[in-house]
Amino acid sequence: MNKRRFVIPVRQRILIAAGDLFHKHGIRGVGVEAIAEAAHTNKMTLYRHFESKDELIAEWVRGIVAHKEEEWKDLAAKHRGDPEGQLQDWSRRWAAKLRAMEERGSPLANALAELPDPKHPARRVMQEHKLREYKRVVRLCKSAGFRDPAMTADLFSMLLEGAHRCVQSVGMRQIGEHLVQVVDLMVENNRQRPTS
Amino acid sequence: MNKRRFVIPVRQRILIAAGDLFHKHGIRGVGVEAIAEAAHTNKMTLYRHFESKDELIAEWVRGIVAHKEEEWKDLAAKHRGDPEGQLQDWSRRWAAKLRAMEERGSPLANALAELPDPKHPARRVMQEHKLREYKRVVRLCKSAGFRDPAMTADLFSMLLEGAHRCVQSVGMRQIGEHLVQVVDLMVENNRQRPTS
DNA sequence: TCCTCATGTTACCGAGCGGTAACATTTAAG
DNA sequence: CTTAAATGTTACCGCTCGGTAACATGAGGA
Repeated sequence: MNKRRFVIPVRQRILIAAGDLFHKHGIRGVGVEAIAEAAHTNKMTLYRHFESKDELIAEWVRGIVAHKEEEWKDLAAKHRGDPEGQLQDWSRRWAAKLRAMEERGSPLANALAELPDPKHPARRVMQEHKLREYKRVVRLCKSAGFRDPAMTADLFSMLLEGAHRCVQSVGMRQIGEHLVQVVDLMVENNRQRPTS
Repeated sequence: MNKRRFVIPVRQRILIAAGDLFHKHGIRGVGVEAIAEAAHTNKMTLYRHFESKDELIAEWVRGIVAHKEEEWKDLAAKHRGDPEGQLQDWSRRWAAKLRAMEERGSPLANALAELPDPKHPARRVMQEHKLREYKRVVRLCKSAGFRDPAMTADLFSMLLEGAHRCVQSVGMRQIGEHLVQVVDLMVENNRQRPTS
């Protein structure tokens, strides 16, 4: 059916190329023609797989979100019944990824900044994902038995989201290590009894 | 010299209108024509005051940065010789501004996402400002006598930057209050002696 | 009054954008 | 080999964009 000159099917190649260019030059800074070229195909084929550029963007975002949520499941499977362990491992994984964010930050954060229209198809996807993620953290904090789980969850969220931005604006330095340290401290202090 | 039909001079009107539209619709989502119109003038006059759209963007960013740094000076004057007080007051001011960030986030963060070109005139301005701000926090943490001031400073930075993003993606909730609480806790725990 | 200078007005340019039509080519399955 | 479907190719459309030229208008200072 397909040309078999490429191992990866067209649709996927387009998504990969689009993601790459979106992240490098910004969503609005990349034209569909450039995407098609980078995917070793052409504009027409692109529009046979995606009904518009906005839909392509949305599909790209869906991919990122799906990947992230899969990682959450991995985390849950690896530390079953150990919410503290999940949070700690989570911080370590993020810290490891920080270097890649140094240049252009988080794709999702950038997409949110570049798509001001609340009715954009990609917005719903991101909004819902962030909410799920937040609720997940709240649930973890609750089942870990933290006092004031609402605050602890907010703290976790702020730390994680903030880490990207700090890395992007003032460079790596030791932010990764400090992030891990702080999360470990939080878990430690909350595991025992109230310190404050 | 000028037409006196407007109280505010043209150049300033343009900057205000541009900032408003940039923040609402994104930098790349706004054309110079729309800016001129919103400023009750026209494209030609805009280009007599700013040599290009990129320079207008840079000038807008300079304004934001200048305003922020002035606020830092206010803070220093208000809590002279009291670095903890500065940090605490800082968190309170940010918390108060969070609601305004709920819809579109921080203008500077968005600008960073929308201007991938490292050579863009506005990038230097932001980069240098973020670095100054970071060093300022480090200095405050040191003069407050915090143990491990490098880590504490990173923690402050992550919290503040992260607060914007959390508010934007999952809504206000109590993030403002939680931010203030955490900063107060940090100051309290560090003021006395090591708790962990 | 006249002169100057900032501003307004209109029209235009070249380039790039997202998106489509029509047709040619390749590929794999029967 | 034939056929149907996916892909490639080219040319095009309408629109918007950043930016400029030329000229008109207006207001204040001398």
